[in-house]
Amino acid sequence: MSKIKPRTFKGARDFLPEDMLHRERILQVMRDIFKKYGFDPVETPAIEYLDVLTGKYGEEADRLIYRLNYKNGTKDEAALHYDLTVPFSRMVAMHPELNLPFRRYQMQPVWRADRPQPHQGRFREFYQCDVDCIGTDSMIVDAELIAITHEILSVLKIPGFLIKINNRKILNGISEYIGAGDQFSDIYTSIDKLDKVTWTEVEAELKEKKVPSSAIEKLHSLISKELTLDALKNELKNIEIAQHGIKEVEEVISYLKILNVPESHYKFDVSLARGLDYYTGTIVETKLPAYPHIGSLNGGGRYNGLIASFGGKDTPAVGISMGLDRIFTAMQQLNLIEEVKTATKVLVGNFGKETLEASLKLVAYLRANNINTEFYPEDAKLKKQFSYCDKKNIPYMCIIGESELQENKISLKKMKDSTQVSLSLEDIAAAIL
RNA sequence: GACAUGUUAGCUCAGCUGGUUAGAGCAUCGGUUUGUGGUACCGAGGGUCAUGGGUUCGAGCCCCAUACGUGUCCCCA
Repeated sequence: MSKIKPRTFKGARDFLPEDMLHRERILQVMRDIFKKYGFDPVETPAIEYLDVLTGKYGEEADRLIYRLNYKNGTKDEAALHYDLTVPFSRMVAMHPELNLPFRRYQMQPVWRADRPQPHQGRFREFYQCDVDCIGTDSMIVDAELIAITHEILSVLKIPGFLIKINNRKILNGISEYIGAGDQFSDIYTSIDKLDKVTWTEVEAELKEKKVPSSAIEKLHSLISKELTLDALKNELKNIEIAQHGIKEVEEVISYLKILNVPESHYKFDVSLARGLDYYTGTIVETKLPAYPHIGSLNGGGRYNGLIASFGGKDTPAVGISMGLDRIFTAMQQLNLIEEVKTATKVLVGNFGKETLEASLKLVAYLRANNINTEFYPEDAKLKKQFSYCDKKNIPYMCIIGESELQENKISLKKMKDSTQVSLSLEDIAAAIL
């Protein structure tokens, strides 16, 4: 067999323990908070029929769906899921018996045939951690999802995050107001960039897209004022759809105040657009303004029509997706990741046949006391065993050699400061912190 | 998809205007110590200089092509 150069698929990564221990912790923080807010877990297959996925995300994103080269061109054509929202909506449409309102969380890898940019936290295989609630139009849920975002990022000690809030109805209203007609989405993808480029550049791009200059001017007057919600409300007073959207945002913000989400961490932002086609109301996205190159840490919104598109009942829905890989990338770049190599607390040394039984009994005792314990499996030189323990940053090493066996004691060494004590079995668990 | 930039040991890199047998640090393994790690010293293994072609007496270095990587834009988690 010819040798194959080992490599990972572009945009996909291996994770060694020093990364995985942190990733598992982040997942655990999210899981605990999701449950605390009353959400229960579900899972859907990584693979779906292609037609279940297409036509929901918009033309651009549809091209990024990973199609499997299997039964191509037949009705069995399949693809890897692109996100968790669409498969979840499909699942809901298949389960009309669900007791509404239904709250679920879901944490799984998804795949996108994108150009990876690791520095920005962008990969082809990455974890999404979704929380969604279906079956209610109440803005209380939209606010709760923002509260969840705030709580997770606070527990993870991520500084300076900003949750941007907008509403598709406002965007539709603005489009109507400036008379942009069907160029609405072109305009918004340009405006979405405003936090990175200047208005002049956006203006040039809009002209290139052949947006009428009257529309551009009207848009500029809306954007350049750094409009507050109140000002926007006044400006768009004759646009019914915009008034609906503004009222929803006001409602969400009023609940955020009651839920104690600090105002410094969220902001109404009329330039937030988001590309996915299925959003209908609230849209949110969390960024680190001090690190603009890192993509959004989460994103989401209301998608009231999606479930009905699968033939299910017309069911309102709202959700957000936390990006594990974005959060992890941000934490790495913010130096919030302390170096950890193992979860093991104790290494029990191996001194050969005579002491094997006593050593294994110690191992069993430590494990019975919930202390993560590893036994060195070979009768190697002590130097080698110590070196192994040291390199792996295991905090303690236990030794039972001939002398310890005779005295019925155990030597416990704290690796960090080289202190060593002789203890009996019953005292050993308490001595390990 | 657009633009920029890079590819020399497992990793980070040096390698002069083209000139013998391509180097260093870190990492790995072994030794100095057969019951005690980190430090120090000694030693060992590890390279088709991304691939293919061209120029030249001679190419890691110059030229062309290809592949792959990285960064920014677009879009997103």
